[in-house]
Amino acid sequence: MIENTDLSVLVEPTLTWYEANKRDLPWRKDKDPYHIWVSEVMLQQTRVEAVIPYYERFMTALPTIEALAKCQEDPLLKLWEGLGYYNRVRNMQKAAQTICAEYGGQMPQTYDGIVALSGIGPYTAGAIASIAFDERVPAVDGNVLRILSRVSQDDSDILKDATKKRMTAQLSQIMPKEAGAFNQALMEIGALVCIPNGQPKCDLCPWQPFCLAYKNDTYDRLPVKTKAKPRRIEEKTVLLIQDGQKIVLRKRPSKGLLAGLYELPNIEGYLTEEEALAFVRGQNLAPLQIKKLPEAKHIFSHIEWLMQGFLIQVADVDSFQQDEDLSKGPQDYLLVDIDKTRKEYAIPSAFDKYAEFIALHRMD
DNA sequence: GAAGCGTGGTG
DNA sequence: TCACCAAGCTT
Repeated sequence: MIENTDLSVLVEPTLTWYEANKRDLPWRKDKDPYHIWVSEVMLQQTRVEAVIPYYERFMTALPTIEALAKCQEDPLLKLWEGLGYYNRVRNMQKAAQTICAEYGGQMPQTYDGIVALSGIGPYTAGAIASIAFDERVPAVDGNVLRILSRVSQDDSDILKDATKKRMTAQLSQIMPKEAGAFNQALMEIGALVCIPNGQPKCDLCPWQPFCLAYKNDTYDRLPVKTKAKPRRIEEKTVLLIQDGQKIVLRKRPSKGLLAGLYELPNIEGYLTEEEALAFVRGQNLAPLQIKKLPEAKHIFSHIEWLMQGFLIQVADVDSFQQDEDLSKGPQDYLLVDIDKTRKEYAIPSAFDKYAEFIALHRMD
């Protein structure tokens, strides 16, 4: 690790480079703290290109903090469907409700006030405070950690809190009055020049004269990150239970993986056809026909689902709805019109392979 | 400090 | 095909 690297020489070249090279992104049209906030939360662990259409749609549907605070959970999750890390949007709504209750609907204007809100940590608070209010605080994300570790050839593990704290402290000392532009410039250099995958574009980099990783050709070993531990594997059997008009969905629990989203009923393990039929009969339904569906795999950050599926036609799926035991059970089942399923319910992409079959195998 | 929490792109 | 990666936060 390199001590006392003087970063102050980087400030002017960085700001100059940013003014000439910054991208024209939807959330850079103004400095409305709500706009900055929503974009920053969406961008957590998520690529810019993926975020753009979600951001546009979200702002159209929920143009103000108050609208976000008052939105029902299902439509809120639908707006977030496919972005992942769904607690982000739940926490954001909680924070919006706090802002309405305690700050008159206006985002608090200091780092300390902002970081106290639900779902907002050191990075996001720094980004909002600096970009919207020009408070002189750093916003240290993965881009910033990468470019700092390279420019100073620092092999500290950037995932460790101690490393983040040290780099945050270094940046605090050189933070110019244009804090918002400077923080965004650091991230923009990381996103466009000092890229994480592949060859960094050192010829375009405003830091090249100062960069130790460039000088010593060590960029490909930096930054240092601890390896993720291997994913656990889970085997599942997914069931498409439907008659001509409706299909059985299930609302996931309010905590844990994919909390609050809707899914196709699924059971741990690989069931035989007989076991799958027994499961369906156990739900007071009369199966008429069963067909094996293709296997599928879905990779989460920490789990891998290996799935097999069955399409099961049942007689009069409405009898299912009338069974009171089902509503008392641990699982929250519901019947959904086939044509509305994917349009109105937030269903995780893990089920995409099977959701494709929902409309294709009607018996009418 | 470590684990839990999604998804899609990339070499 | 697969490991790695992307503007992290919460518990």
